[in-house]
Amino acid sequence: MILDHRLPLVEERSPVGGNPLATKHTIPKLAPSPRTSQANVTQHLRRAILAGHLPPGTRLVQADLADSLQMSVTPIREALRQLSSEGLIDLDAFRGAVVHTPTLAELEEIFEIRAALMPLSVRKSIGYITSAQLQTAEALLDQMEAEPDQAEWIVLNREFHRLLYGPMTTSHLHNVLQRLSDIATLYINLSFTQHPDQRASADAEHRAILAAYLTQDVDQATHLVLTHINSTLESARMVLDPN
Amino acid sequence: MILDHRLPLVEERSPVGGNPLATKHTIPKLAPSPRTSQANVTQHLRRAILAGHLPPGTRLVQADLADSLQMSVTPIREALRQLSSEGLIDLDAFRGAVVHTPTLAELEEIFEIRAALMPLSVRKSIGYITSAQLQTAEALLDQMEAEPDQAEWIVLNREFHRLLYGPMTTSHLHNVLQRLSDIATLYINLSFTQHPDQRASADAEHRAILAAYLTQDVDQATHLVLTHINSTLESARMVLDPN
DNA sequence: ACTCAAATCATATATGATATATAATATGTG
DNA sequence: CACATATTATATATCATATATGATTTGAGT
Repeated sequence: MILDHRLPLVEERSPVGGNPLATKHTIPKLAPSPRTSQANVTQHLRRAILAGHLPPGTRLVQADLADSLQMSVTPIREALRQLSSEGLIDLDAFRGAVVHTPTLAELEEIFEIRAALMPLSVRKSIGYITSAQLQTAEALLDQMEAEPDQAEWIVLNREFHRLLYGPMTTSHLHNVLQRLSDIATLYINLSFTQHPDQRASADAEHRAILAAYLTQDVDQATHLVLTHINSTLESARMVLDPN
Repeated sequence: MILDHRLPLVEERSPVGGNPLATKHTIPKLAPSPRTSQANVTQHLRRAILAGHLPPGTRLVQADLADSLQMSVTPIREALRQLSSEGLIDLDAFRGAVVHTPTLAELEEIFEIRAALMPLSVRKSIGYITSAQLQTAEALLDQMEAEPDQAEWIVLNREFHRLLYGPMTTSHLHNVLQRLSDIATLYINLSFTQHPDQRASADAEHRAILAAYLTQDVDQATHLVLTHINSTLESARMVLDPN
């Protein structure tokens, strides 16, 4: 059995529990929860992979997944296709799916791309983020610092960064950055396990970034985000290429 | 019937006919042609969409596709999932697939991202491109200028730009740029149909870019690529928002 | 007889086809 | 507007086929 977790696959709407201030005046975001099995499996597997429950190299056998998730292989296959397109798994014809193992060269390229896009991202988001979103982000940081479980921390971390992408839920820039960040996350688990102190530095960097967003200081925010990214890459280098 | 084209879906290995110089001393690249129906359909549909044979808004009905392509819906569905992930089609649950129609705002964002990544791309590719590849690229330009069919020109254009991405066949940077470029191509067809003179300017810009690559002038190449991208966006603005 | 490579075979798994059922959406009709 | 109908996607189940992988056997050369 690959996954211990039982159904339901459909999870809570908002990983943060929602912002009370926001929900007072707006409709509660209208169920972003997937309505198809395929979407459920995709989300479920993506989270399991990012959280480290399915570490790189894990084989994902269609029949086994269908068995543990109590459904037919059809939605499983389509979920795997989707995750493959996101770069989280490697899908070889007639050989099956394996959770992707990023190489150091790959990580370096990903961080180069992210670094090139970050100034754009900060510039396009910092002026449009609502104070409600920033409050949610701050609550997330509180939650993260108190979170004992590393897997859960990673989920919250993803949500924090997603918030900083701004109010545009659908944006190619956001999409690209999210995907690249997700692939990098494949490795973060390993890194954090070997160097637990990294989490504390990340927490501190998040605070600083949030502060820059609050004052809408684009240059400062950009600079902090870049160093944040860079420190992650540096720790990756230390683990993967300890010379 | 959606597609006039009959099988075989499996197409020629190299769209350019290969480089005789390269094949003399190396193994002929070992069949990159897809071996599964799903991969065949994906490639087939992607080309049909990019070439403009399936213009934006076209509905892609699974049963019809299965019928015209002489296969079951299973590989069709997975191909659609893949293309949806690439942003070429919109896939709504229980509603089906439609060839994506990019908005002007979307195109502007895509070109912003491409512009941000182009310096990186040029820098990482210009020093590593082989002279054989550049010769192939030049042959492509000859072919493009002589090509009467716009759809075919677009295929060749894609191949030309792919060549300039360098020898790294698998690279996240290349992948991201290719995807964004493909989405933009959805619109290029329309633009070219309304303003046929654009093709000539594009041809000229391609020549200049290639020249800069030949002399390995990074700054010049970057500058030319950016203006090339920008002229495409400008024409998009003229067609979509003719004020 | 021994070693190593090639061929063979069995198994696991993905891929593809088909049939059927259900659910959601779109469309037409009253 | 309500309702029935048609269309289509989604999901399940079952099966046949194709491919990859590993174990086993075979066989040639030493």
